[in-house]
Amino acid sequence: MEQHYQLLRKHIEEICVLTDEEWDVVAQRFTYKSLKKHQFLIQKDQLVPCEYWIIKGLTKAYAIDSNGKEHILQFAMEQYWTSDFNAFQNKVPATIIIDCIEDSEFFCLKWEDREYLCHEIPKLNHFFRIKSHYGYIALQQRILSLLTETAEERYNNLIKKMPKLIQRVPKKLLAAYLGVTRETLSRF
Amino acid sequence: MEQHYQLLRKHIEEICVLTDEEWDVVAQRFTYKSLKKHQFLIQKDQLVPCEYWIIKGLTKAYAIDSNGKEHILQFAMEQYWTSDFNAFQNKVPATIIIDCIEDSEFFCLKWEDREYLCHEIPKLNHFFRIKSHYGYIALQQRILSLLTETAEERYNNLIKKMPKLIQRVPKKLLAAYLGVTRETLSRF
DNA sequence: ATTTTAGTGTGAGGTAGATCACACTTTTGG
DNA sequence: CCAAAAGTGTGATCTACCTCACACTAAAAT
Repeated sequence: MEQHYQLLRKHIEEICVLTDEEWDVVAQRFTYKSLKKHQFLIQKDQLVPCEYWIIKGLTKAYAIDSNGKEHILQFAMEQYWTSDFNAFQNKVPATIIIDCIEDSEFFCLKWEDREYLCHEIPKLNHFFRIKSHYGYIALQQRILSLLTETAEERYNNLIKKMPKLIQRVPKKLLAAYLGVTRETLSRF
Repeated sequence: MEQHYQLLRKHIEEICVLTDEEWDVVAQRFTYKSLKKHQFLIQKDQLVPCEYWIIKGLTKAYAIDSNGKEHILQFAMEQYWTSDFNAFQNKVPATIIIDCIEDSEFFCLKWEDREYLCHEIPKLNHFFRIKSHYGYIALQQRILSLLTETAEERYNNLIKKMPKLIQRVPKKLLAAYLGVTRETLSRF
């Protein structure tokens, strides 16, 4: 477990270096959680108390449309943050679902604890601001890719950009992320 | 001009209330800029020194694909922030273009000044963190809408969600935002 | 005031990708 | 170890949306 905490510290310190005292305050606020493949991290219509940092494993965040089809918003693996950020931030019931593609372990941070840390440790406020900003930029890129590229181009770019992910995710889920059917993807 | 500053203060104070002293420090860091319709706020391949808060007017942020077609990432009007946030944050040349759909006025905030304010005034750090977070959530919604809805549904939802915007933007630009051709949009 | 230029509507035909159906393989769980 | 479930490939057909073409209107520009 201690080495998991060290990983999280390292992750945060890629953006801002903490003193040992600061780190102690931070580490105290995270709790550990472990789930098996297929178990839910977040279920629809439930409140979302935490955001989650992935120690190990792989999750998908998705919505189900009126025809029962799954559309994937995010794959998250080691060192990624995931949650229904809207539900988490605004304390409303979840509109997206997150479950585990592999057995997974998480560090969980409650909303109150995040706000406490941001308030007490300016560096953490900075950290989350920068993280949010990078997240925003990544989503902009994804929107542009949905607007400008064909499904096949999106698939090829995903392979280039996240080769490790491709190995771990069944193609039918990649299709649900790229916005095509699995049949179409299999013809590329 | 003074009333423009008051608007900006009010905008910031929707998230965190400032003392008069804090506001003085903040206001000093913004500069004023005005552009006519069709003029560029950000041009491709140029460095992006600022992010922009719109006092008055309307802009579009877009990319041009290999076929010369325009794809719109964001419309921004009064009280919105706009920039090529990737270029701005990482000090790399712009990959998107922003120009004015109407005559527009801006408050400009340089990267160094934003970091200065975030560092000196924790409330501003908080403000930008929350803003980024909301931005992230809005883009997630847009991705879901691109993945799950037909073009016609996206159009109808846009009309519901931003009726004021529709009045001010030619339909061919709405089409470029929704990811359809103007011909298809005109048949809905 | 009149000539460009930008915006819009609509027909005809083409295409990327969806849908449905079935066969086959791999993984999972008891 | 075997049955059930999940994942994958491929053919046949269908459709939402694209492309190209042209006509008309509204708004800028000189």
